Amino acid sequence: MLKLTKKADYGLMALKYLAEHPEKAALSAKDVADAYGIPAQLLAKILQLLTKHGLLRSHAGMNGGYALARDAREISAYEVIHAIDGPFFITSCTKGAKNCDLTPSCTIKEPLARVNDTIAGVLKSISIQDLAEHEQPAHRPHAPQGLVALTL
Amino acid sequence: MLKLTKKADYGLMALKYLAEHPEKAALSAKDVADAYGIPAQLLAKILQLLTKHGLLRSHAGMNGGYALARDAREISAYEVIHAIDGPFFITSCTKGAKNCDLTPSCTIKEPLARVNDTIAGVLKSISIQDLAEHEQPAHRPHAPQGLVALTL
DNA sequence: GAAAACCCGACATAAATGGTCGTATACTGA
DNA sequence: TCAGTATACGACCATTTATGTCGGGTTTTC
Repeated sequence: MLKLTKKADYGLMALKYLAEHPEKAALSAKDVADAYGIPAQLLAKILQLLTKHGLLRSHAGMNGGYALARDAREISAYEVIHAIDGPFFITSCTKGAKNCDLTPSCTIKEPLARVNDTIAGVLKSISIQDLAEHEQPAHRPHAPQGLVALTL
Repeated sequence: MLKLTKKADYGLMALKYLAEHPEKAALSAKDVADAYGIPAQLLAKILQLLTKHGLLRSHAGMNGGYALARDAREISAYEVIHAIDGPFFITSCTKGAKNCDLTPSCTIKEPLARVNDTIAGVLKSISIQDLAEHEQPAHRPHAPQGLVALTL
């Protein structure tokens, strides 16, 4: 159904939350989980994943927790999703692997691979910062920096 | 993981196959299934779904089978996927339903809804015809008719 | 050294997906 | 009119994937 997993959702929400509280040096997994009513242990694992992928910095001990490893503007939704759910492909069989077993099936994949690239491009153009300031008006005033053109 | 289900894949493949054989008045589910090595009964159900949604026309009896209800150019990948997998949303909680239960969660969904629209737009711009003529060179000669511009 | 945190693998449960079976119904042509 | 071909549809099962939990271990601070 082409939807994000809850884990990815949680991850994005957590990063957004961190971006919204820059005054705190670090927030614990529990803090964030409580703020959103997310299962704490599950979120913990997700944050650990994000840490391993270099999107977060962790610190143990009292008053420890997690903080963004980079500026919120420099972390894309794509990175988050990729870190949590792994590489995604819109088609089940993509070149690279030895899928599409015997049958000469999937003559479909080629055009859809471009769709895939497009989606990836869009997600890369969205930063955590964008998520944090979600009250922005529908019309962007200055420049279409996030503009993506695709010809398929 | 943001990927198409096999059913949707099968559906697209089948429509593509039908588009490639306009000389036949109709092809049976079995014909298509055999051509690609897809489980016949499963494909049958998929084609029935597509028929119910008006993308195919079916005909029982000998020499019966399925045929495109419209020109291959007039059927979008979006319609196919939508018919098979139902409406998709990139976020688990989307406005409309009473999701996002109690918690004030998902402040995420608003920006991602635009991603969703983008993806839908791209899929709508791809026709079965496009899939059928997948041997097209990478560079489109005349005009960017399938161009989609998005500013997020 | 106790408390607060992160770290991590194993497990349990739940839901979606993929696929099968059986049967009913519709159409065709000999 | 009957046999064969095909769609239509619902129920069911198997497998995988997603979600969530548990328990023990390590780091850091006070």
